[in-house]
Order: sequence, then structure tokens, then C-alpha cells
Amino acid sequence: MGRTPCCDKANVKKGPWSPEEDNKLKEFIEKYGTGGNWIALPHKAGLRRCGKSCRLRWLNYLRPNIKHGEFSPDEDMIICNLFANIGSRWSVIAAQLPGRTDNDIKNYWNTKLKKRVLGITSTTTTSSSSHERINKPPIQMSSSSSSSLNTSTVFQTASLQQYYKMEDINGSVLMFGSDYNQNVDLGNYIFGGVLPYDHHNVYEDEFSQLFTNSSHEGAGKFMY
DNA sequence: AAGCTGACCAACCGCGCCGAT
DNA sequence: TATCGGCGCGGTTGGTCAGCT
Repeated sequence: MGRTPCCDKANVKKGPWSPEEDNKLKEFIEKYGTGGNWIALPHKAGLRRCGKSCRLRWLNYLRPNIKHGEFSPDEDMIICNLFANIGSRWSVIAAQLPGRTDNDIKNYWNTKLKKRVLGITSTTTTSSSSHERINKPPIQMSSSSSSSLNTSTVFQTASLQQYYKMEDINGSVLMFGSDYNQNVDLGNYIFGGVLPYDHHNVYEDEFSQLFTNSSHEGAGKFMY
């Protein structure tokens, strides 16, 4: 038993879209719209494609006002802030970035942005100072508020002049910084995407407590 | 020049949600 | 209320390309 297939897999084409297919889909939707039924659309448009595939192609590449290419520093900022607060809800993040798709943002995060952040958190010297978004090399701090706090890294974004602090606590990460004021338990990780850096000390104990009291199984894992 | 490796990204897969019946 | 079908989403895969050995 399993889930009923959304289409006849044997009779649909898979793989990269040809320019002809793109044109067919684009022209059909511009003329008739989606009709609120993606499953029926490929047949009507004369395409041997799964409805889901058509939807994806339209949403990610063919619809008007799609923005491709480099992400700006401000877009980076927004993605980092939102990810810190709501996690991998790419569609919500995409809604804050006009012209960007959830798939685009997801790929960008997974291939580039995540590595940047990781590079910062795992670096204990100046090796990450070459990063374009950091105008202040990460520095090591010793924690004053709790013996469970091992190391921490502070960095400052170039565009918004904000400070972040990322704490490695028992192998997981707490992240302070930006201008959000809620903590999000992401399962394996706790993010406090929070607080102007000036005020982080006020909350360190609270975050430590939050982590200590957390019942999730992810304790001990580092961020990605 | 050829083979290998890693980065990037388009596309697919399967699950959860929700509205219709 | 239960079931079904379609949509939307996030995770993952696989193809391509560039850089390195």
C-alpha cells in the first residue's frame, strides 16, 4: 500500500524543461490561468508533464517578476534573521523577499549562507574575517553567566551594524542578535534570534535555563 | 588530457493540510 | 464524521560544471 500517485508516472516526462515546454506552459497560463487545478492543467496545455512539475516550473521560473541571481546583503540579513526565528519555513521567508522563491532561498541557504554562518561559529581565530559580510572578526569571549557556557563568538553584520552572539552550549547553539524577540525551539537546536547585543547578558541565564530545561532529544548536537 | 571532487541548482518525492463531498 | 483529492511545502536527489590533482 502507499500513497496514490498524483499522475500516471509512466506517461509523464521527467527531467529538465525544454524551451518549447516552457513556452507552452507560459502561454497557457497567461491565456487561461491555472484554473485552480494543476493536475488537469498539463493535459489541457498539451504537456506530458505531472501537474506538480508544472506548478513548480511556473512558480519558480516562469511566472512574472521572478528575480534570479545574486542575493543582496540585505536579503542575506533577512534570511538569516527569519531563519533564526522561524527555522526552515522557506515559503514564509520567501514572502518577505519579493521576487525570490522558496526553492531559491532554500538552495541559497543550503549551499552558501549556512556555510558562512557555520564558518563563523566554528572559527576561533581570524580565519573567517575574509567573509564579505563580517566587518569585525569573530572574537573569543569567556562566559560570565554560567559554567555551562563553553565558548562564544561575536560578529557584526556589515549592512545593519547589528551584533550577534552565538553560544555553543553543551554542543548546541544559542544565537542572540538581530531585532526579533522570540525564542524558537527548532528541535535539535534552540535559537534565540533576539536582542540587541548590548542586552544579551540580561538574558543569558534565561537562555541557559531554557536549554537546560529543554526536553528535546537534540541536546549534544551542533548546529548542522 | 583525463579523472576526481565539490559546489551549485533544477527538479522530484512524499507528507501534511485543507476543502469538498 | 469520514474519506478523498489537490495543493503547498520542505527535504532530497541527481545532473552539470568548474577547479584541482
